[in-house]
Amino acid sequence: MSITIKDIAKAAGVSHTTVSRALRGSPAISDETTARIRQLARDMGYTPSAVAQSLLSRQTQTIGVVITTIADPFTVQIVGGVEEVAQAAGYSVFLSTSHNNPEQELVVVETFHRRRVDAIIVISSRVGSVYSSRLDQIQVPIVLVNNQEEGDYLHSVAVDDISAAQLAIEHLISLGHRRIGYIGTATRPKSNRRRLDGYQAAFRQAGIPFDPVLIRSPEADSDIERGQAGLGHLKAAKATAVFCYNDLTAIGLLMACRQHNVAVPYELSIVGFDDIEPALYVTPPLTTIRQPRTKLGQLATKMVLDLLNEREVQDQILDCELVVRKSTAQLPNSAQ
Amino acid sequence: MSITIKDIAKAAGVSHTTVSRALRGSPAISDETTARIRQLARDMGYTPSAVAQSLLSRQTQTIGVVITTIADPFTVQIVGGVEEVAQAAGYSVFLSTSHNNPEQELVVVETFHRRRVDAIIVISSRVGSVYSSRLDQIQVPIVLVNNQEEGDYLHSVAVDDISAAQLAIEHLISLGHRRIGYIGTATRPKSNRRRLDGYQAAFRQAGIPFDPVLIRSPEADSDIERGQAGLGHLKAAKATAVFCYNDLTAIGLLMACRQHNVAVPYELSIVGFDDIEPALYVTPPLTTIRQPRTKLGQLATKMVLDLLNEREVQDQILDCELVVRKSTAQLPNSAQ
DNA sequence: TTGTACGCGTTATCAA
DNA sequence: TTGATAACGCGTACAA
Repeated sequence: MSITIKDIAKAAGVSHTTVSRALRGSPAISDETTARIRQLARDMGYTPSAVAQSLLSRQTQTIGVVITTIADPFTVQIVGGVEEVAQAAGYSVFLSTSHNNPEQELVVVETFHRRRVDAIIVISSRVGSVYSSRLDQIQVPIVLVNNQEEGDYLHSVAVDDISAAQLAIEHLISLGHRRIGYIGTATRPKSNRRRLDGYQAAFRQAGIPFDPVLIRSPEADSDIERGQAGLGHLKAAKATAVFCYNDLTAIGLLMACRQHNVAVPYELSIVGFDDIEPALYVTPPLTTIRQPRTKLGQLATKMVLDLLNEREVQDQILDCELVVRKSTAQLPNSAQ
Repeated sequence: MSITIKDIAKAAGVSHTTVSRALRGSPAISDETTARIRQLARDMGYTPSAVAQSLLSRQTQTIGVVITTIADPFTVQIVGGVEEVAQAAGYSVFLSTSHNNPEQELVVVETFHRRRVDAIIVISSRVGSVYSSRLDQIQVPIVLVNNQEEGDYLHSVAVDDISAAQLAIEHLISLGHRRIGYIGTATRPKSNRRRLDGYQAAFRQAGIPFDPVLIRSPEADSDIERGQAGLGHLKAAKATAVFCYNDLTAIGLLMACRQHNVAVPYELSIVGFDDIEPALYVTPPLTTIRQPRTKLGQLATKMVLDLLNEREVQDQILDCELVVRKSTAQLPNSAQ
């Protein structure tokens, strides 16, 4: 049972209105009583109730963030960007997990609405456009980061998967590779397809035909296992390089290579995607595409704040960056 | 401006009291009107305001979690455990970062109090006992996870650093090592000291004297760099094995070894601490001490819930587990 | 310069 | 079975 302005009012022998005003520095209150009341508030350990303030102001200064799983270091980094900008703007963030379950994701959003968050940020959602219909009821700005669902939806911040993948493939082509495999995933259909689009675009632009047999999305329980499962097929298909949907997949592939004595990068070049921390620690360090994770979160939050201030916003598409490390090499016997 | 029970009341031609009761399934309301009102609520897209409910009930069904930085994959996993248990119990979690700054940490706690969170969980705090004094004012249960400050403080869940370190050293001793280095850190004084205590206890118990020159806490900006910085001294001191404060330090050491052509584990055995994900991907995979991260979070949250239900709680000390992988080996020329 | 009264959305108490 | 009213803690229009 916290102390309220009424308690202070009683102690000071004034009305609670005066206390409220003194605490907020209203010029209407004399300096003397203001000082006295503030001192009293400190002594009594008063902290204003954001709950009561919210009820009145109809704002909670609160942002809800939905992520699929906390196990994904990639997502977590985005949350870091969100929290940073939100905190600086005086907003607190609710963090909730959907466990990659679309139903649960909607439950979480519902809970956020019940708590009257001022805005919602959804990271790597698989629900996507469903929000459009729900949004008629929930009068809350929703920003999607790296949404995984096709279709138009509200506001979004995302990475340019297509040109990022192109970057990766162009790098491999420039190293002389022609038989370049791709290990994808069925769990994130949109970005998977777009990275594949970039893959194909790079081949087209280089005027090189590509062999569909080199494209695979093995079924497996995790990204790592998908990478491990991909090696056999790709070696049989005589791939000399592989572009992986993400770093975890690439790391799985790398582990399989070590197990089967396939030398990386000499026998097989590998490119990942994301640039998560382990990519740097692995042997050899992984050549990969770096996503601006923190920036994604920051931008999404800025967009949310703009939306709340009724400023114009525009969907954002961010560029990625190729990070060349040691898992890719010139194809032997290929002209420079 | 959301829909309220008054809006529904008007539409239904009843009082808002009736609506409230119907929605909550009060037996006092006839089935007919209950059904009619519920249908109306659905149609109008009504969601109750947790803010208003909180004001009345004096409970927010909310837990505030303070972490030092989101960059630490270790901490984040604990948050996962917290979120899981909290969500299941109908609580939402606020996540906030202190950026390893004690002042900021208190600001965050203050903000949580202002928001009237029902409880607070602080992970790897460096503030620690300061809470005792603040707690007189903040009438909120606070549970500390792996607190980094000496002294008594409220409620806590932590890992048994001493016996965990002993586990690591005993493993190395059993492999024949006698000159075992330790690379520590000054940034987390308490756990660092306790791991060092465990290190020394293991030597004592084995009846082997240890050489203080083997103990080092290099100054560096990050754990990784601390590991890298440690190699020179330890090789000069003729260490045949090294126990590192955490996995990142161990990985840094590993990277330095590769750079200077020190073969791991044949020339140098390395043991880490934490068992973060990259420990598995690194070459060679890291022998390490696994902290029950998710469980730490789960237990802290259960403790919080118990506290809220005025049940007895007891501080928890969890055991760690030795995970033997490939970065440790029998000392050459040592008897089995 | 300070106080009274009302409302934010909800639930609980009491009366009808 | 239903309704009027007060209360939770706070801010503000209006009155004094």
